[in-house]
Amino acid sequence: MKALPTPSGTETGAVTIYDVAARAGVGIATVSRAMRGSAPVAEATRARVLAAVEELGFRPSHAGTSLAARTHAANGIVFPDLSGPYFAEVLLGYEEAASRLGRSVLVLATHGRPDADAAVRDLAGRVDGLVVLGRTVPDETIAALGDVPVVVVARPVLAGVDSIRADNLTAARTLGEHLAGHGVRRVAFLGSPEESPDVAERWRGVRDGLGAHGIEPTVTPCLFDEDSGTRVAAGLLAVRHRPDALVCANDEIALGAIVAAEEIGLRVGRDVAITGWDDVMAARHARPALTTVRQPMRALGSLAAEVLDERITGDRTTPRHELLTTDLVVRDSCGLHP
Amino acid sequence: MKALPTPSGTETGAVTIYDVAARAGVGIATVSRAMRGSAPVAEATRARVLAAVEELGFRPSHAGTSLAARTHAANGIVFPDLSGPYFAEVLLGYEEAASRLGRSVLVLATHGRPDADAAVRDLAGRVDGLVVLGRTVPDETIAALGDVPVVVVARPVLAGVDSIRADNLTAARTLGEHLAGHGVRRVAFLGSPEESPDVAERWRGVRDGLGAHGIEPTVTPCLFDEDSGTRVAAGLLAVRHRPDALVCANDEIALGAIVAAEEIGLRVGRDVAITGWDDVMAARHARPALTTVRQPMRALGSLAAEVLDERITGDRTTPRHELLTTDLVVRDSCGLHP
DNA sequence: TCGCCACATGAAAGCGCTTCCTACGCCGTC
DNA sequence: GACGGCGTAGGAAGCGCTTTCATGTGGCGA
Repeated sequence: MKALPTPSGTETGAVTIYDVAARAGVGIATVSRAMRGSAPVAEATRARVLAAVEELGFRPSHAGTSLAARTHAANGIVFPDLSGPYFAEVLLGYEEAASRLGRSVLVLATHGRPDADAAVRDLAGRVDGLVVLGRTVPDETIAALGDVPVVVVARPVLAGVDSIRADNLTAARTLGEHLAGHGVRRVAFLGSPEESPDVAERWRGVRDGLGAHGIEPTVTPCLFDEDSGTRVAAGLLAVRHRPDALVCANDEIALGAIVAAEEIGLRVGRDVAITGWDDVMAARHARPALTTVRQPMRALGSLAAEVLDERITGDRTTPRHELLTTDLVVRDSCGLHP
Repeated sequence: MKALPTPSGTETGAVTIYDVAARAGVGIATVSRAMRGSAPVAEATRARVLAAVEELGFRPSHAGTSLAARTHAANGIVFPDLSGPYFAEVLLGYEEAASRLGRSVLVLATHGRPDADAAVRDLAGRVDGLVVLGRTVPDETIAALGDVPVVVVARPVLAGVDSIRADNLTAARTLGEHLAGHGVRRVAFLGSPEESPDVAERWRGVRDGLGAHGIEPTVTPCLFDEDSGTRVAAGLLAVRHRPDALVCANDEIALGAIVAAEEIGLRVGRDVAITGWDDVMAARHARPALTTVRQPMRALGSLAAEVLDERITGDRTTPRHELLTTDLVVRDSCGLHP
């Protein structure tokens, strides 16, 4: 609104490449070349052009550029949801890496909205490539994106599509065996495996790990938030032969479960073991501190950006599949240490 | 890579408005009108066009559209950083509201990078409006954005620019008075007021509230993460006449401070009061639970998107300044309740 | 001294869309 | 029966940029 924007003074709209060309006394092609370095320009001319750019405060219009150059210099990322530390961290890593690679980031949270499909397709139309997390849209939608490079994160491998995942299976097995070592007998898994491929893997791993010790866990569906954790755990713990271990699909559920256990007078880590997944900040501050599994969330995001970039630049044409390691973090909520 | 993308089969690139026009046997102008409803089109023609659109899987190119219509259908949001629950929640609210309003969201984290200025200007060139959080870029940068609508969040009011803030001052005063009621005498504020306008307000409010009871707090600079909180608090608590209350600029610092206090055998809530700000998840799970101030983070984000939209659509031309209320959440870390 | 070549540059053709302006039917009316 | 008006649709001109193609200039070798 102030007079600041256009040093030239009178202009209303933005300054275009024509203004710069006129000012520098050259053609628009030369301005373009001087700025992008796409072809040689005499040193004196380049200096003149850059001076004009500076004086006029010229910023090339992105719409014009992407139309002509058929590129967007932007990446997309699709989340099922944006709440919780997990997604924030992944986004953080992604944004950091993408902007280091000179790309803007467009975020989209499908959040269970019915038109998620259309939203993703729309997004695909304004980026050079995109990352899709977990169960946001069906495989068909991804396949139908056509020639826009896609990297899936925390989702099963899809033919021809790059993927990046954390190794849920191994850590889950280790967790199951660790719990068996604590002498638990009746184990309940809280979470909905069918809601997320990641959770399905965790469930499978835990079952394997416990199964090796003759323990057969049960699964109880549960939304991935604290309140649901409290509610579901309360129901589970209220019965006569209650479980002596609650393996939760994420930390939020586990933290909620701890509340439920304490409410009915159970000592977490003694009367009942409770474990989470993700190692969010609250996990280590809770008392008893939560036994959980740490996954490299930020690395998941930054690696996704890098893998995607290879596709966009065409540096690589064969699919790449990465499996990042996770760590079991043993604290007090799973039982007293020997 | 598969044959899925273009039902027409042979096409390599994307299908354009010309393809649709040819298929429907109309001109491109009619296709545009039929799709956007910008002018009346005979019902039969419209049906024919829409059928062609459907069959060809036509998606208008965003670059073409924004170039011709001089609009981007996208909003930007600039964060100083993306870590921590605060920003994630704000983004969540923003994305939700923006996409409800039919706009994509571009995120940018300046993260102390030296070219933040250029990055913000670049961002401004690809959106219809943007939100700037806290101390990411100087006022001049915002002013120089010219005619791109801007809404600042958690930042002092700027002439002619819409703003949305949480009421730090009132809650901070209340917090100061509450602590005074607990009988504290030596109060240290942990955080760097000069780093963030929000924090400066919190510091001012706390000082006011305590000052009313004859207590003069001191301020100790501190980065806004747990480790810094632990380190700074450890230093503060190690001296002979240690503070009996640590007022922390955010929950991360406070949680870190609790660790430091417990490490040297102090009982938080008895020997030393510790308070935070934000009410993150870990605050209520920590033991003792953290006394803190809850701010409507998600509302901050969604309101920003709405206020921005009013500017973009031109529904409003006078600045709007919103101050959202915050709540003191008293738990155990600030002292035993009478 | 003449001719050729490399280099630097400008003109112009799009990129895919929106929209103004014009043209064409068809209807109702005098 | 001819004319004006309205509803509908097409042509074409941009939007701001990149890039191809053609042109002009100077320098060099012969």
